[in-house]
Amino acid sequence: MNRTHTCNALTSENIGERVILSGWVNSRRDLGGLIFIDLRDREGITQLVINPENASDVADICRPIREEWVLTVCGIVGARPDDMVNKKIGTGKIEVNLEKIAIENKSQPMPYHFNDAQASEDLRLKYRYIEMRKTKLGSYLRLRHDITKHIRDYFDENGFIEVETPILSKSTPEGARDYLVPSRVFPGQFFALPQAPQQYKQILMVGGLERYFQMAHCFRDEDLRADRQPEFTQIDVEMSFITEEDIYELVEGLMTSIFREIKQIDIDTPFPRLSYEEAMFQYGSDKPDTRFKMRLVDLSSVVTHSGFQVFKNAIGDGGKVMAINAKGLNSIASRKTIDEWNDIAKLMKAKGLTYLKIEDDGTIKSPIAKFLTEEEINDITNLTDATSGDIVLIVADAFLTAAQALGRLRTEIAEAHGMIPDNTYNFLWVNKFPLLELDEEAASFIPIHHPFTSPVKADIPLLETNPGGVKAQAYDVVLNGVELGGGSIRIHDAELQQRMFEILNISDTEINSKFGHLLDALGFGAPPHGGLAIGFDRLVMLLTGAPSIRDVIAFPKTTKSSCLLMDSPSQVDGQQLNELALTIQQK
RNA sequence: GGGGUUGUAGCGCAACUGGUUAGAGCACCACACUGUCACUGUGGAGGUCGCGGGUUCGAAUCCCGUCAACCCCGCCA
Repeated sequence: MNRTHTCNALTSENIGERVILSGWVNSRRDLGGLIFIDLRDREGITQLVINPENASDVADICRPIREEWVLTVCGIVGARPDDMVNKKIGTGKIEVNLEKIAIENKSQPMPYHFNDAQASEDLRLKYRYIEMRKTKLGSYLRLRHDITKHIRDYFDENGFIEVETPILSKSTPEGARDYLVPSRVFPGQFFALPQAPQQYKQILMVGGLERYFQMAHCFRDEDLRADRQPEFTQIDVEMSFITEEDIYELVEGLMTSIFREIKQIDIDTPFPRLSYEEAMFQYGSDKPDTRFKMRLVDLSSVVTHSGFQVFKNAIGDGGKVMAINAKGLNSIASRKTIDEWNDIAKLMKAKGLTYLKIEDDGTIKSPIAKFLTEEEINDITNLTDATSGDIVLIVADAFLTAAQALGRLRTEIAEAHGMIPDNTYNFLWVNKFPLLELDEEAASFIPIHHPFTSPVKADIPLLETNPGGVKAQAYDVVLNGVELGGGSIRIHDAELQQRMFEILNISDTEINSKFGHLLDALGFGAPPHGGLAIGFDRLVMLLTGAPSIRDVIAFPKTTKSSCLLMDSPSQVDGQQLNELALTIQQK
């Protein structure tokens, strides 16, 4: 028997037809005489009725059937009595009176109750096939497919060519830890799985493809988070003969069309832009959530000569006194709550947090009030726009420390107190990043983005005099406080690229062995080019509202990078190790 | 590498201050039931209290270690 309809297809118009359905037993209600079975496939649910008076042989077969058994059934579509219509399902007006039934497969009792949203994630990961059969996961995977298809169409329509780049690649210094694959043919040598197809896509530009994209699988052997998996998918893009503006336009077009198609939401373009410096000053983050205000305020100028030593010293040491105004939260700012906020500030390496409460009657309460003049207090409340019922949180520290502590507090407080509007999607470009940062341990510069990022043209001479002051032609696209993706205009001049490696303190030998191929390629007529990569799993996570990217990946790994379904990683036998010339060191 | 939360029946949970035979619900098994739709009712079975050690007359409960899942810091060009 081959099915004639899905379990969501039948309506009153089919009444009287003989149909064949296949699916899983969603639930079974045996009334002794009458038996009802809800049959489910990926499209929906249809109620089956077995009446022993009409079909006693079918009823006998049905008695032992349990949840999740797999059936193919044949019967006549009938109308339900008016008062028996089930409004919860699309097929609620009809039912199928069974004439024939085939049990395709039995099932063990379910290991957990999937109606139960509380079931532990261990079980959901181990029994991933059950999870995708009955819960949101199945619909998320379908949505993920829809988005993938839409992306491929978008790039195709814009003249892009999808190229697959190797998974067995080469380990290069810098960046994340590599996953390594031993070579059998070259004992003691290794492939690395790509952290990103970065060099390949630049080389595709040298190859004259001009517009490349790929749904690229990437691997990074670093510790996990709710939004980080060891393997993940990027929408990887590279273009020749373009400027930053072309990238902005391309991504804005992609995002608006995805949101229109998938969510029926119109996103405003162009996306607002903030420089890295503005983002840090206003939000204390390089990926600010702009769905709510509570911006950072620099109080340094009004407390430079403060009697409060902590402020004075912080500024004297070249730091800043920064604040946020938690509007209207004075009433909930108990001792305990302020302690929790203080812990968050310390978590972000700040030495501590102080505050200024504006009581309902307008009086100021603050542990540091006695150190401040009336004028200083007035300046603080004016700058932070603080009025009755507000509490101003203040951190004095090195600028970046103070800003990041308040930036973190800002999002924690907003989340905890419902200050973030639902169904709002705030895109943002963050650009003008510094090119390099000083690695204190190694006492040398390391790239903020990656070593192929082009400096802003005007800053190139600064490379020789003040490398830390050079700005990069790099940009991140941020959505609701999540770093969705980022990219840059690349260096396409071999000499400049060589000089960049030298500034990064990479030895000539290493430049040759690790990057010789790239320098070669740049030397054979590399066009100016640039691109970006967008975290596809994160995008789907935000589009579904899922709390973790695990929820939008078919077979995700745990926070220790193991797979509970396959029980990987696992040991291999000695023969395999021998072939690869590997021995295992006991730790 | 570090901090935190959690771990008791197949599942989600309870078990007071360390004290009788670790409980009820869902699922499972059996029986009954012709309009249910998370069917209902009656009965039954089901436990390495994550694992190992310690304290104690006595440990699910206290202590030490360890494992696993999750969240965060570091890390993630």
